[in-house]
Amino acid sequence: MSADNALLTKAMDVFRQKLESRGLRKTPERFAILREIYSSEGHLDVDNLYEHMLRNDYRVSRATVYNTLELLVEFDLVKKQRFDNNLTLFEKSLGYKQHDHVICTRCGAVQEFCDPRIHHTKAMVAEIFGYAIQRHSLNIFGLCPECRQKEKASSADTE
Amino acid sequence: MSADNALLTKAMDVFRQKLESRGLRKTPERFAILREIYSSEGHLDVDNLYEHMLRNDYRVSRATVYNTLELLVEFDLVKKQRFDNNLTLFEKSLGYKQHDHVICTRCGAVQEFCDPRIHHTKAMVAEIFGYAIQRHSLNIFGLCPECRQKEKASSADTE
DNA sequence: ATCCCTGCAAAGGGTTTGCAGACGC
DNA sequence: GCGTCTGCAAACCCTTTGCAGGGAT
Repeated sequence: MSADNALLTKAMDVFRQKLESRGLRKTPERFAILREIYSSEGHLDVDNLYEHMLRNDYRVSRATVYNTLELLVEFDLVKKQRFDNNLTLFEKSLGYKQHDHVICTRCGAVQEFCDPRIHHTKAMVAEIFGYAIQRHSLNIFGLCPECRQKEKASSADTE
Repeated sequence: MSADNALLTKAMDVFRQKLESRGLRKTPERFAILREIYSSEGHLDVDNLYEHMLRNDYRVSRATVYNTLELLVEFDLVKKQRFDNNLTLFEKSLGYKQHDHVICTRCGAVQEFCDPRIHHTKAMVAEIFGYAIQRHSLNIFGLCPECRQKEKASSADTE
């Protein structure tokens, strides 16, 4: 927990700096949203975030949530992820090394992994197409171990 | 063009078979939508598709377009792609080898590339997490050569 | 005191749904 | 003829926008 608090503190410092350098206001709502994200594990959608805040500590409007998230993504404090399910998810990104996602198409579970090979692919693309690469998004879809079991069980039922 | 027609013919055969095996109806609308997709190059969104069909040959409702696309994706005749820009795109997939996408974040251009390394990554994930991998989606974002030039030019302007 | 930011509620855009009539089987 | 599919329009959901009041600077 203390490590997380340190991370949150650092994130707040960065946020403060970036806001200042852009001449934007340091409002309590903005920091409350940052805190909420850095106190959560894993991925949040806008609704989760909004509800958590309602329950826990702060009342903000959805408009402000959207507005702030946009800033946080721009400042590289939060990553925006769009999987397949029409859902947009956010996760804290400060201090986290780059990673990609494995998603279970049955239960929606999300896990993270890291494969350095992707860098070679990006370098290759940069070379071949002359792109200035900015970032990538790699998602692998499949059935998690638990859901594989369930699939097996239910297909056995129908036989 | 004749190669494309052959592809379309094959796609229609597959579609016919799959529909039959599932006890679904072979309606003219469904085949018209398949034809439209296989007659287009690159990526289409639902609106493009709908407008093309209006102009070219067939009047279908949007509901039917959505309904049919869902089937086509399920039957592996069409691939659904979701990049970052809130847009869902579709492309024909029969006879096309697996490929991924490079997207220009400035002009929206999309190019395709193929890197076998991704298979190793998928195998690794399957092994480590015990997933039964179904598919993946890899998108690389950056500036295309033309937009790199323009960026340079416009930043020179402001100096 | 300024004017940027927030909250609210309404608008927007893409997708889904419910129902009646049409048509593949 | 039966039961599914289509078309239409309304409903939906998430996100954005416009405006007036409030708070950071």
